Amino acid sequence: MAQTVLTEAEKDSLAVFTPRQNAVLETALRLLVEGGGGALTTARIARAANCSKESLYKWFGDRDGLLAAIITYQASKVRVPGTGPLPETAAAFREHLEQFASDLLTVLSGDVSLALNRLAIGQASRDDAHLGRLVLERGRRMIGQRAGVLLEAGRQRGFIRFDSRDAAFRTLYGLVIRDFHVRQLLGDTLLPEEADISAQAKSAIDQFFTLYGTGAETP
Amino acid sequence: MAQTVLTEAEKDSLAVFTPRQNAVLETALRLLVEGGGGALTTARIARAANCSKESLYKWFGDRDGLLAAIITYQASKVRVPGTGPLPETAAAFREHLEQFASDLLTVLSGDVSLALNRLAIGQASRDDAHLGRLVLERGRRMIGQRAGVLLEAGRQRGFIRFDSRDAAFRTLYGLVIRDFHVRQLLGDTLLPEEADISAQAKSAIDQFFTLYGTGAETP
DNA sequence: AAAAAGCCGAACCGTACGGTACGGTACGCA
DNA sequence: TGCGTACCGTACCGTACGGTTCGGCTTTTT
Repeated sequence: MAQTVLTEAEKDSLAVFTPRQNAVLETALRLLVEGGGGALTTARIARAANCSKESLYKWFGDRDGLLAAIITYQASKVRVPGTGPLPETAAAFREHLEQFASDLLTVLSGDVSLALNRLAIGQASRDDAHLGRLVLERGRRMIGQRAGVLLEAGRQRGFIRFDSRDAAFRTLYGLVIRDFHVRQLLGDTLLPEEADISAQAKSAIDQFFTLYGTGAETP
Repeated sequence: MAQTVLTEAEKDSLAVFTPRQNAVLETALRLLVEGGGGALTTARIARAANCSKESLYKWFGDRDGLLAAIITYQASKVRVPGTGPLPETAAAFREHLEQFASDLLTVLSGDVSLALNRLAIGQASRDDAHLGRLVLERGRRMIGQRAGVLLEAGRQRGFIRFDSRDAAFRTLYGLVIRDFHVRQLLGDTLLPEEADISAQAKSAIDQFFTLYGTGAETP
């Protein structure tokens, strides 16, 4: 048997479930988005995915295992975008930050993200918040990773200045997201101005540079 | 029958439910905090509150009405603190803002707030997000009201400058809360530095003044 | 005092869910 | 050809929940 070398990301995205199981999880995800957490019963999943409940329990153990598998599957689908060449100019760095903010707003307001977060939050009081920790771990990894690399690159090139990268990231997150996420989780409808994600991103990055800029970023 | 004059706030806080109903709702709130949304069944509430299910349905209609009543009851308990005399000096204004930020962090990380938000978010996909809108309306009113008065006072006295009071408030909210709220909703444990609420509040207000200050607030 | 109303505790009903068991079928393999 | 394995579809079971009904007790009203 040939031993192939896989990165961790590839192991995560390919080797966790069989294709058939992935198809079932995809169907479950669609059910979740369409009907909310209440629609995610084992019988409905089995019917919609053309599989048997027996197989569900054989593959995923119990309902909690199935929910965890759904989260893991969704995380394996999302690739971190735009981690390509790091910006070398101030303008490019600002552009990267705006793109990051825009991507973050887009992802968090997506149907799938909202449905999964609602599911995990709704069950956070049971199970020692098992699903919640899973969402945080899987969702935060790519966000924090990409933001960390970006912020560090900006600092080393003198575009921004900060003491704690973690604190700088949390400020960036707050400026970008504000109460956007929680309000959408609660089902609120957005203001017209909030629907313009790129404008929101640009405004937030402007404020971020006011707080953390060195002056080298405004020509 | 003597006609007494009540303010809207007094009507909200006193005249909505009878004392007996308030006691039942208080018990339901305790059950919710202790056991999460799943523990909030009609049978359990009736048993814990020493009342009958028949009374629950007579008073609140159905389960959704009961949940809505719990949210309304909790909102009626929370009084807006510190809306007393408006600050006349820059130092007092900064102090007021820090107190507001500290109160906001304290309230949002409280057991009751987290439990109610989890409940509303978990059901946001059903009922046209009825509970979610109720939480937003009842919870946002006092926060936005207090912050709006404070920001407007600061602007009129020249301590801060902004075009849109709404945008300024959302920025303030983002700087103070960051991902604090969502992470706690998901069951995350806070970092040691995040547990120091007053330090978090002070740091956030410093950043807020950097963005919106006029220079008149730093002597 | 009698009637009415409000309420409690418990029993009850229909439904829906999580989880299991069973018969039947397609496929890989010796 | 026969056997094992994996799977599907369905039926089934126990439980729990939302909601209703009923008998009996207490308080209020007339």
